[in-house]
Amino acid sequence: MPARKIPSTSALSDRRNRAGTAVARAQTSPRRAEIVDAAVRVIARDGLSGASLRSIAREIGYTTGVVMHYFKDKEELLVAAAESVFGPYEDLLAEALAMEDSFEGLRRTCVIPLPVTRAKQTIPRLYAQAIASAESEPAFTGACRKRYAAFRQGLQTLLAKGQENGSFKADFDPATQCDLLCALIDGLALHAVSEPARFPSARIVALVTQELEKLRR
Amino acid sequence: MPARKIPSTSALSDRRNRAGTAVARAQTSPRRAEIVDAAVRVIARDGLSGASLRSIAREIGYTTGVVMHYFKDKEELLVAAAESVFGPYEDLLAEALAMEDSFEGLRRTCVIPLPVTRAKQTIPRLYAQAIASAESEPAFTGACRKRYAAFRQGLQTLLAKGQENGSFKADFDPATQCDLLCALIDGLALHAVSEPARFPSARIVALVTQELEKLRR
DNA sequence: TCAACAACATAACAGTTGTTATGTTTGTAC
DNA sequence: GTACAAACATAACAACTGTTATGTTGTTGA
Repeated sequence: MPARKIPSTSALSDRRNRAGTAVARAQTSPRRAEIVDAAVRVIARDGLSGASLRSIAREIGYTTGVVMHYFKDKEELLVAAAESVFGPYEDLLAEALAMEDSFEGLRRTCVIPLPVTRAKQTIPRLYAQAIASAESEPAFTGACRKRYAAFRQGLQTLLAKGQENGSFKADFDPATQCDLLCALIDGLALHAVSEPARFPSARIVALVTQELEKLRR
Repeated sequence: MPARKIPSTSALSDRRNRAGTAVARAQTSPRRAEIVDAAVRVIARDGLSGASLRSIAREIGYTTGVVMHYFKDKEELLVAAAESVFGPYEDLLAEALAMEDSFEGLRRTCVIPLPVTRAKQTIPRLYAQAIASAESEPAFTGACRKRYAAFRQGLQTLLAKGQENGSFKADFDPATQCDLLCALIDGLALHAVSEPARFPSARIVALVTQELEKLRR
């Protein structure tokens, strides 16, 4: 007998979803969030190929019935999982973008995607699944890409702003340098999760910081 | 009535495989190579999740019977596919390592993994599948990693050698710089296959070359 | 000529997958 | 108290997976 959830106000019970055929589940619900968290854990641990509806449900002691109750299909769950991982870091990004010290803002921005803690390994792990499953799970990949594009856009404006206020050297193109930095950060993050022994968090941060120093005036 | 293969000398027909239970198939055979090529194509196009024995066999108009005739299981086929993709570039690597012009050797080495042609997109595509399926297909991932380690090792000795003969600056650590370059190259290669429009081959090469120039004395 | 074997096809197996349909239980509004 | 809907479980579906077993057919070696 699993603990049942109190429907509380049930204010959203009469909403219709975009397709218009089935009732929409509450987009925010403790149980729904629990399922999304379980999906993220399973994907990060076993990869997308190990993330079946049954294994995700088993992760929190439920069955596929619950999952299909809160999500109309697996695609919707995967997209929710991607957004739950990448979403929270948009606040950090906005915070870093608003800093007056351009270099410190740049440094904080570049550290965001790095797996400097065990928990943050989730980011590059999900990202690796996303780029590998572009054909089989386009919605999941699209959700990850969308969030990543925001990061890259922020990085580029940060580089341009730093050049304008004289914090950075003027001998580089912001767009070009942004792509270089993104490639470096992504590559390092992926290497760090596949060879954690060679890339302790202190070293990852040091490597990136060392590269950023070269942009300083 | 499919064209049958002439067994030619059949010199290897009495060899036993490592397990010792079943007869070993000819490790080199036109049909076997055909199957490996088909596997590579399917993996690069549809990802590992789309690469079933049936879809690989269908790629060349055969059935799973042929595949199981030449490979004892799927794992063996995937490893053969990985080696068939990364293996040929070890000659290029050795060639670049033996050059007298250290910078040109470094440049050629760094270009090896880049998807500068449509055919070379296979490399980062396979690589992406490898890092994403470390848990579900460890043998495939291991084969890719092994080849990649050789590339990185070559790059590092190339950097050290260039420093010794005065071609490169002396203000960097070869091991550190090697990891930085590998991360940059991998990141760029992965970005290039997922956003080909933003990364035409000329630009990828320019970006990498630009970074290499900074190491020059 | 004939036995053996390589090179395939075919069929079936047990397991897993996403999805649907159909429960059963529980809390709540009236 | 009773109707109703939310929150689950259960079971079944068709499709797909890797693997095995059993063909069939052609070629070769003696």
